[in-house]
Amino acid sequence: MPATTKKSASGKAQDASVDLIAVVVAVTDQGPSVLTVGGANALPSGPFELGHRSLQFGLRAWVEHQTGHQLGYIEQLYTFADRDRIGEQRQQRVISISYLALTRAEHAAGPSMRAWRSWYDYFPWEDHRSGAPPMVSDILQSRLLTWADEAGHDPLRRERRQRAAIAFGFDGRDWNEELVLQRYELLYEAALVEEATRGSERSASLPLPGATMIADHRRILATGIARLRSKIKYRPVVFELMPPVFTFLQLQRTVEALSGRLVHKPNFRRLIEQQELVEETGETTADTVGRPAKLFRFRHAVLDERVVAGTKLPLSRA
Amino acid sequence: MPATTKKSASGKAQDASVDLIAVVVAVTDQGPSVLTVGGANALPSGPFELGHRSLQFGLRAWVEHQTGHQLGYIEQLYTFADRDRIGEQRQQRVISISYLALTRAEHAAGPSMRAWRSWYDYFPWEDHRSGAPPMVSDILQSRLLTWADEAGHDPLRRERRQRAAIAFGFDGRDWNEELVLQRYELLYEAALVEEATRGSERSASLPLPGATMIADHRRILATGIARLRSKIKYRPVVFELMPPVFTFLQLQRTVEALSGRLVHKPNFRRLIEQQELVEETGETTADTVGRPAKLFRFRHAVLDERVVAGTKLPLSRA
DNA sequence: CCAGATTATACTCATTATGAGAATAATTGG
DNA sequence: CCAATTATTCTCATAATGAGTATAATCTGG
Repeated sequence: MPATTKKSASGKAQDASVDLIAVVVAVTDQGPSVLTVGGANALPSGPFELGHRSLQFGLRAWVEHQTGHQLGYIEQLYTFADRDRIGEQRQQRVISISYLALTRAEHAAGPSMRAWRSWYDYFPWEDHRSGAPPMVSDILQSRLLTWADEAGHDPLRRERRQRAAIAFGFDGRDWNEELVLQRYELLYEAALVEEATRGSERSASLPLPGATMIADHRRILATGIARLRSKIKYRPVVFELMPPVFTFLQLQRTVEALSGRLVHKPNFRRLIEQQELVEETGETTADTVGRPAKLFRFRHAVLDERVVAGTKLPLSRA
Repeated sequence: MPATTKKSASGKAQDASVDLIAVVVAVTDQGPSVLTVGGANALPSGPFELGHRSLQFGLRAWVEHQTGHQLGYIEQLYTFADRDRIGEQRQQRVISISYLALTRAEHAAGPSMRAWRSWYDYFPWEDHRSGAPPMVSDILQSRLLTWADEAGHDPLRRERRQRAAIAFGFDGRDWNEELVLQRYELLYEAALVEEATRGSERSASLPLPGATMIADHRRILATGIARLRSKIKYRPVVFELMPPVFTFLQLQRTVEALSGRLVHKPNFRRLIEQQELVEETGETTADTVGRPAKLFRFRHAVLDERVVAGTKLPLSRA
């Protein structure tokens, strides 16, 4: 066998248990939602087992088992090694492999425990669809400033302030919706989220608004949201979240729900149209009020025809 | 403990061994290079061990141990589970976690075995700096057509042709330098690379030009190249590969080496300048011929100031 | 059946980004 | 000084983007 598998003289090669964790996203009337278990404080997950044909199959099996939900689109997010578990007999590594899954929030006939929760329940500062949420300037800004000042003097203090300003758009900077993870990490570092002080005796400041999760699940969720917010811009993945037939406005609302920002309606239309991502069904909505909207479906064929982009998010000012 | 860690009734939770694999990239006079071991047919790798503080540390340790090379910038690429190994007593899973690392190809005082190899040795069809390589239209196109025709009739045959055309830019389509992995996978599927027929008794067609690697290392390399080609466009990672001080042309050549395409010199300059990614050192080159070029260094400060893009690759024709 | 109200869809316009090429500048080697 | 060579600066046409306005097709209440 090649050099690849040889063991170093000094090291002890140690087997690890492998955990699969899923960020399952759908967009419902409650907004952008994530599939949770255990009283909405955990993501579906479970160990990778011998019976699983592959990582993806293992993940699908666990999600279905725990939530009754079948997954469609899946992509890998990140792999990390937890710190060694303490309190167990043998030192044992745990490798966690996380995935992002996109689906529609229907057919729910499974076990209990599962629930769709808006991801803004966990990250209330991430929803800028009606402008920056008050809590950003009312709470976060001052708390982060305090944290920066704790750094004493200037090399570090300035740096902390700047990081906060970039991440949260302070001092007249633009809000960048993709920095979900950086923002969470900043709040974690500043001990403004509950999980940051969990294991230690470090004093937790008064908790920030926003639901928490077990272990590092909220961090994984942040990773998933960040990935999705980035990905919708260069790959047509939104359609994984749409029903087979939809109006432009519905599509737009979905993009807005995900990105947490509003987009400019005519420009959004132009963008989708000029890429020929959708085609008319011929039908129109028989809704309540206003001019009826044409119905469209995703042109799956584009995926075969060429390398396609998503939507560049033509943004609006508040 | 939460639902996360409970085991299913039926499954056998099975520990796995974890392998770390590195795609270490530098740009030398030989062009874009990858660090190899074992006679240039393997990537540096080794098991994740108890002594390793984290996945990244484990990776660094292995690369240093096998090649004497210290790593700087690292990012995770992908995690996959090998098929169960056959011929071993117990069924054992192997999880491989691959990383992309960027460095400069200097200080090499380490063990033997290591070597920098141009990545175009492994993927000769990927270098389009002097236009499409002859082998693309001379060899690949006809072989891929043959493979498409093997599919018999039309639903599948058409699809194969189209995939090949998109990936390799046949029929007057544009070459997309980011599709490294898709191209490799297509060639693998068509059994045009040696490793595709390794385990089976399936007849290998005459091998394509291009060096091979053990196991799936060439595939991992393709993943790394693809990631890097994509990433230089939206994050200023090229500078990880540059010496502390450099000219615009050197920077340009590096970008070209990585992307496998030529860029338009004045526009490239404009792009870098307007983003203020570099600053003059005040010095100029004392080279041989022509007007001396100003020397620049990367403005590390930009990373703190704002979210920065890379370079959008202002392309040239041929 | 008409006047708002309401939503959908189509245009227009200014500004910026991008791709391409030409022009000018500073060297070296005769 | 001239030709060759590389660096650097400009110009220009075209495309992409952000923003706003105008028109179209409905419904509701009078």
